[in-house]
This record gives sequence, C-alpha cells and structure tokens, in this order.
Amino acid sequence: MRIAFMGTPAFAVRALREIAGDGHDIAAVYTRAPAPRGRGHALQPSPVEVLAEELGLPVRTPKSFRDPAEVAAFRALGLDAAVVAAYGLILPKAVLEAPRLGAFNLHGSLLPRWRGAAPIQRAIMAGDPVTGVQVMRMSEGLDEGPILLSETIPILADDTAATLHDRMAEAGAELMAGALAALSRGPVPEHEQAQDGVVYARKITPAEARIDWDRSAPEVDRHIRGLSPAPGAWFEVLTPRGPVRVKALMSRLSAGEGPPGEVLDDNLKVACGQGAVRLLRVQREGRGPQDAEDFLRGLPIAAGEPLG
RNA sequence: CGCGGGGUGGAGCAGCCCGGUAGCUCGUCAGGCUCAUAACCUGAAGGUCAUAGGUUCAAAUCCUAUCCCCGCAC
Repeated sequence: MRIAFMGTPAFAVRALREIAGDGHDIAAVYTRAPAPRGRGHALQPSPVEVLAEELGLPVRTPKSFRDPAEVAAFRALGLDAAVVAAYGLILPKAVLEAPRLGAFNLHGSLLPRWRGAAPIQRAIMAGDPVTGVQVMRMSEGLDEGPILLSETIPILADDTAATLHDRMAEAGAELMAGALAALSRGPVPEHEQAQDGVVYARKITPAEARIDWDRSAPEVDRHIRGLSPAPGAWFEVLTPRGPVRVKALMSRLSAGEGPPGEVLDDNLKVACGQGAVRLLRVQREGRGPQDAEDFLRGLPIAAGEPLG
C-alpha cells in the first residue's frame, strides 16, 4: 500500500521500521520539525526523522496543517492510508479524509481510557493492572475514533514508563503492521469506543514530578515508576553544600512506618503517608543514574534524616 | 551563543577557593581470626588526576582551548 507515516517520538520509531520492512510504499514521513530545544538550544531532529533519513525516506516537517498548501501537498501524495503514531500535530478533517482508506492511529492504551498525550505514564501512576495498544480510525475528536485492532498488555510491579513503553512500542508496531496487512486485503471491522470509562491522560507537568511523601507508599511507588526515567520523580536531600535534587528512577514497596519523608534505614527506605518505599535506583543532578548502593557511597544518608 | 553541575586506581566520592608526599567508602588479590560468614583483623596490587597548551622552582589544584557525561529551562 502507498502510505504516509506521521510520528515523532521513540514510540513511533518501531512502527515505522516495521512498516518500512513490510515493503509498503512509504510516500512520505511526516514528523515534528527540529526545534531549538535541549541543552544549549541545539537543533535536534526527532527520533522518527533520524530513522527516516537512515531508511532514505522523504521527510516532511510542516509547522501545521492550517496552511491549505500543506493539505494540498498531502492530498497530492495519492495515498491508500495514513499511519499516525504520536505525531504531535492536529490533523484537520481534510487531511484525515485524503487517503483512500483513511487515517489510522496507533494509541498506547485501551480506549476510551487514557485518551491523550501521556497514556503510558498515566496508566502506571493510576495503578492499572493492564493497558494495551490499539489501532483506531482517526476522527476529529481527540482519540475518539472506532477501534480496529486491540491488544492488551499487563503492567508489571516493576515496570517503569521506559520498560512498558518499549514493550508497547514493539507490540504496537506489530499491531499496526497487521492492521495494514488486513486493510490491504479488504475492509476491517471497526468498533465504536464505549461511552463509559472515558479518562484523559493529561500531559505530565514539571510541577507534579516532585515526590509527595505524604501520599501512600503504593502511590509514591507508582509515581516514581510512572515518571521514570523522564521527567523523573524527584526529591531533595539537604547537604552541607545545600540542597541536592535527586531523581528516583526505581523503587519497590517496603515494610515500615514513620513520619512521611523520613529515611528509615541506611539503605534508602523512605516512610510515606502510609507504608514505605525503598529507592533502588536514583540520579542526582549533574550525575548519571546509579544504584542506591553507589549513590549512598558518594552521599551517605543515615536513618532518621528527612527527605524533601 | 539559555542557566548550571560533573569527568581523580575496577565502582562511588573527597581534595581544587588558600598550588608543595594521591585521601575516603567499597571492590579485587593474599594472609589471619572464626563452627561459619556478605562479619572482623593485617597486608598488597591497581591512578598519564578527561585531552592539549600556558603560568610557576613546583599544577589534580591557577589561566586558555577542546572532547565527553548529566540536571534545569525550552
């Protein structure tokens, strides 16, 4: 089939690779334009753009589709289908309807739960036992279209946003490849999303990344794993040189009670509003990620000290 | 030219401001103690202090440039 791939972050990379490997005619890869971001405000191409270049696929990086010329250029591709995975731009009706079969989105949740920007992180933070990947037909609303294919994925007790992301990206890539294969043979049944259970996965904000030790241990643990490694749940340690910001990258529930935020032993067990968590892997500002053991060698924190 | 932290034996850090014998917590190896041990004791090996210049009698430490890693903001 002749398709356009539209995606930006790492989540979309596997899907592009899978689809390109299936021998589809990829007329164009749309991705967010490199913007001055990151340290030093350097221009950095998106992960999808990097792969597209590697595969020798034509890349397009429009700022938006408000410009009729962009819509016309898209229509001129003469597509069978558009594949969208975390693209990051609003697609107007004219774009969604341009391809012969329509536009299909790869989404990282079991809709209608977790519509929106951060479904993977939100699912972990909420303590969902399962999530999934789905291929849906795009409509004008936010992740409201009917579902073609769905696959559930369990969330494990030691999953982080990173590990779950990787499994979902892989499963999603195969699911989308399967959807395209099915579509090339004929119509695929679609099921409207349920009316009940609509939940929005709002974007993660910097403010909510800070750990609130007053919350229960399970909540703190999920908060840590759901935001790991980026943006990273963090807390502060007071040192003679001043407060040091430390990210918690991995944690585990642990037995214990105490004033929220107080360290209960010499191995980073921290009391929460209810119960306690043990921090297994952390990263202090300016340094790389390290196991709790190594971290403590450089910055010992004794039982009884409070964390901020 | 967005702001900032860091690169010191295998790991994690201190030392840098106020130049002058390479330190600490571990790990490794050898020996000892012990019923035994991830415990304890003794000893040993292991470092061009990121790189290149400069200042100086003398540079991990001061100056200049470069490379690499990371936090914030975006």
